[in-house]
Amino acid sequence: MPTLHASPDLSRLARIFHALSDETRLCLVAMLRDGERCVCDLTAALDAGQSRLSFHLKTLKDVGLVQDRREGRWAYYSLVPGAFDGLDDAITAISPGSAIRTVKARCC
Amino acid sequence: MPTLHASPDLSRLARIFHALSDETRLCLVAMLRDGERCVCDLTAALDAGQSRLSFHLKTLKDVGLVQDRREGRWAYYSLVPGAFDGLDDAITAISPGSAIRTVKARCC
DNA sequence: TCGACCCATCAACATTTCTTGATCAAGAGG
DNA sequence: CCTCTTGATCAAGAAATGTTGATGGGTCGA
Repeated sequence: MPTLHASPDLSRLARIFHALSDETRLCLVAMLRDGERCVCDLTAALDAGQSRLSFHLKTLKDVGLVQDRREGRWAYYSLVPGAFDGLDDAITAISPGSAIRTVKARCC
Repeated sequence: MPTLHASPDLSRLARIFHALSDETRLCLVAMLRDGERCVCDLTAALDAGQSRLSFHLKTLKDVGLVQDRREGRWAYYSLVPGAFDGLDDAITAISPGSAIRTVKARCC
């Protein structure tokens, strides 16, 4: 079982969760789940300003959840395949595991 | 396999991720994983102002990740047992699943 | 070469979130 | 009662985040 402190860093984990803490970005991730998309597709689908999506895509990219690929004048974004696996483990690590201790700690 | 749109709401998911997007709050969750703790324990362990922790605990409580129990003048906090399960599913739902479509969408 | 197009980046502003110190309510005990 | 303790809440300020419109760079077709 993965332990919390074996994870790279609480700070890194926090930054990943932050990237997922916005509804627009979750929509983006949801769309990208169907495969690679160019920015213009995403802006059309979400009816959002181009500059706004660019900002959110950068946020997702900065924490390594999505990647981009330039082709001509288009930029195609896609999910980074392994990126969510570690996240899954992290969730497991912070969940009240099956080996939950029912210790009622004495206070103060 | 859970689907993204079957999940309660993207907005709710975003709020849960937001609750986990802070290092202090992740520390709290990590500590609570060992069992129930009173606030004074947590403030001592994290060396944080009482008002600050109260704020972060409320943030976690508001999205249903932790719960509190009053006993005399103490407040004991603990993780909500099932709260992380749905989160696990949500991650799975937004991950590039095993059935990933390698569709290269035509652009624009 | 020119203009249209896609997209990143920037500056300015609005909004949200976090921190700090003060105050307040309630329980415990003298 | 009175006082001390725990912890929630509030107000004010600081900091981070998101939004919008403008600008600029690279690519493509005419």
